[in-house]
Amino acid sequence: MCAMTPPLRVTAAVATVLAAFLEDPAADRYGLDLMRASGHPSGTLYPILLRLQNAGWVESLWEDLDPVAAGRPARRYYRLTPDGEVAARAELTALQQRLHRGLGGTTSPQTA
Amino acid sequence: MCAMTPPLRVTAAVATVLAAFLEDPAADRYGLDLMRASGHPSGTLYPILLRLQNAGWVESLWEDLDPVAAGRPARRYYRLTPDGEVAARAELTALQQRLHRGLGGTTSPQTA
DNA sequence: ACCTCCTAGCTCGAAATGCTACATAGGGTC
DNA sequence: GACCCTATGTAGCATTTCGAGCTAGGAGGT
Repeated sequence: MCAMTPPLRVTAAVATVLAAFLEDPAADRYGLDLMRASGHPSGTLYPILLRLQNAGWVESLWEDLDPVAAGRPARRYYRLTPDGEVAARAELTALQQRLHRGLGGTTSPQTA
Repeated sequence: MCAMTPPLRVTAAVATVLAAFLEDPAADRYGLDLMRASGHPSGTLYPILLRLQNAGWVESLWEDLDPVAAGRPARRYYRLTPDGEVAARAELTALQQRLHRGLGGTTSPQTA
């Protein structure tokens, strides 16, 4: 197995895409769907999806659909690989904990 | 004044620096200290501190110290401004909630 | 005397990342 | 034909990241 973790930088943008995937790891997602869920424009999202695929975290397959009959273009579905799901969860948890330290306990001068 | 929110991109790296500041908003932090707390190398951290200062989120002052007597160079202390503290907390909370959606419920395998 | 390591701050340049605008292509509406 | 909708993706520029280096003084080794 040797789940290699290639030099993939989990930046804020990448993290939100991973978070969208993890909302429902079993579900197939497609580009427009992920654009709405993550809030990124296509020019940000698609390069991220490419990197995610190169890293082996995500795999993709084309929808088997007749565009004429369906009245819309075929979608390309993206899905987390098993490795990708584990890695994504680990990275997001780590990032969140790093942020949590700042928002944790110590402070209080807020209404909450 | 009117706390303007200038085009400062709160990336993952910036967020971890802000989190380091918010760990103890009253404390003065210096470069090496923040490098260790945030995990970023100097070439990442100092440009971020510059941007944070330009945005008015952070202010800095030189330690008044005689380097010869103290046996170490003087430090430059950085501190969140009141505006910066509010903005930092808001941005970090927003980012965290965006990530939280993906990790909802499922996570638990942490020792802490 | 020289070399190396430590604290402390900061700059430089290449590469990675992000984002606006655009391109493609079919269907529906006016 | 002109325009919007779904749907995927590219091009080029600006910003961000990070390894490497630089300055400078003190401590300690050989």
